[in-house]
Amino acid sequence: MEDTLRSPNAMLSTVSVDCVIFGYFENMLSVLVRRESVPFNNQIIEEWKLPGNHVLRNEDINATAARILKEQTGLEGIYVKQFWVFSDPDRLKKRPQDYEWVKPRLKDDRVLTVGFYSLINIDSIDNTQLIEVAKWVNTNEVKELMFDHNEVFEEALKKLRYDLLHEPLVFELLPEKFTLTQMQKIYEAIFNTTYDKRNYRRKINKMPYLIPLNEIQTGVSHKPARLYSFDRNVYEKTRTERFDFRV
Amino acid sequence: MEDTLRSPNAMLSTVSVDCVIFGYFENMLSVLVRRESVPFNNQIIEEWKLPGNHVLRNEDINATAARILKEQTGLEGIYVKQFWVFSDPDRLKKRPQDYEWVKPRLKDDRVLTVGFYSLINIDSIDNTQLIEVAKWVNTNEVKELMFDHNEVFEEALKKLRYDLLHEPLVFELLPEKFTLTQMQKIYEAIFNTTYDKRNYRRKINKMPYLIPLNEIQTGVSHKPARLYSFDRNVYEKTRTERFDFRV
DNA sequence: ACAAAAGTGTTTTGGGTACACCCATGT
DNA sequence: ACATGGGTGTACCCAAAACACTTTTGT
Repeated sequence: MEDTLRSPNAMLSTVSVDCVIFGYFENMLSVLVRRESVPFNNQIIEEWKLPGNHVLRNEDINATAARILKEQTGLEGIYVKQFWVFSDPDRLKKRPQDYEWVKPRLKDDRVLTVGFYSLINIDSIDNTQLIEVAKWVNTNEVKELMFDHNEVFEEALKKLRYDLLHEPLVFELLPEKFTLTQMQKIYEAIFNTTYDKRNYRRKINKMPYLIPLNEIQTGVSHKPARLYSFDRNVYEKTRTERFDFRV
Repeated sequence: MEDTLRSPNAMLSTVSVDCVIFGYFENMLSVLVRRESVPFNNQIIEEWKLPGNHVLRNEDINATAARILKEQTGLEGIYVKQFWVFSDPDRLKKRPQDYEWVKPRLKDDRVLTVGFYSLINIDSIDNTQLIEVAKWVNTNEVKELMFDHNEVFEEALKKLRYDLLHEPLVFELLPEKFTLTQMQKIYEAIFNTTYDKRNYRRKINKMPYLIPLNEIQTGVSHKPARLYSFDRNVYEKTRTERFDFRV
């Protein structure tokens, strides 16, 4: 038993990772939730939670998050970032139905969880094979989730908004080649606002790592837009202490 | 044994908290480190580390951090904030001497640690009874620490600088009543820069939660400065989404 | 009187914001 | 020809930054 607990693939019983997986498509920011069947009051009720899992003995928490992403979406190489630890000793016991569900799955009822958010780009979503029990929910329409997962989700959204203004995260949500309007609409969706096109582009033009390509959109029934790409090398070289992605 | 492991005060063997305790005095930002005697190559060598401890079964991680603060400094009610989880499976084994020291103290050699930083104000430092094995080190003169503690410290400093520009953290380092020059010098020390006094004060004057008192400095051999205090209620009421403490 | 830090205004520059029209393409 | 989104310039306002002297106190 001791040997099993210490094997490289053993789960750490008191530490888990929960993932808030964001995807942007159809001009909306969505989050991935999965359905669980919960026995409660002699019935089976349907509940929703964020995907999560325990940390394995031989992996760091980024690897745990990547593993969860792979399980839920089939995708690899997705951007993941830890944002907060949730450690209330009673976080699994707030609602009796949650605890009924979780009890048989746990070695220990004290579990700290590290919240991660991750960003899936439009191209990847096209190819995503979601597992059957998962679905995308608009971030403005998230219902009650199990455990403290509403709090985890809200904190993730706050952190995402914060980080979007200070790091080149928006490119994780965009395809390799994108138009400036696509980029603008992501900010508008995530911050629930609108920007003036001319002012937005003036700001964009100051970003030397945004490379205009000699390519234009195809298949649109209006003037085709120029495509751009993000050059991470230029970004790394030109970034400054107080860099700011506000738009 | 099982019963002991599950008792409310049992330690969670795979989760710890490490604290980067910042104090500002003598115009310098310092960090608290503690000395450990490490048996290595048949000698006892002296090493330094950040104060830390395991999370107890019945406490959340903020309580763990507060407990560590109390142990090291005797102080309670100090500002603490989690900033990052360090989860490399080999983080305790990078140097053999570290592992020699830690091995007899652990139930499990896989320990994730949640990094916290905390801020101690000038008044508190006057009253602090540091434990004998602890000392303050200027943040520009931190030597090699045990485990991954240099990385923990560097990340804490980055996060502190970031947060100082976006939250009213500077007041955690100041006494209840302070002068504008005291406040300015903290920013100058932490960001290794200088500010123009007039521009600095113009910015300060736009902060309605900075309350000028009808009191002045005493015991100084020059024109005494006016004292100010921070009104958290006014701050909470007037803060905006994009609030900015940049100075 | 001198030393030491407190306190105070003006000018210039650049960025933020508000605002309206023509262009290129597909149908 | 029409519908659709692409793409562009100007004027105003405010914030940031550069810059120097007078005031008040203790010694």
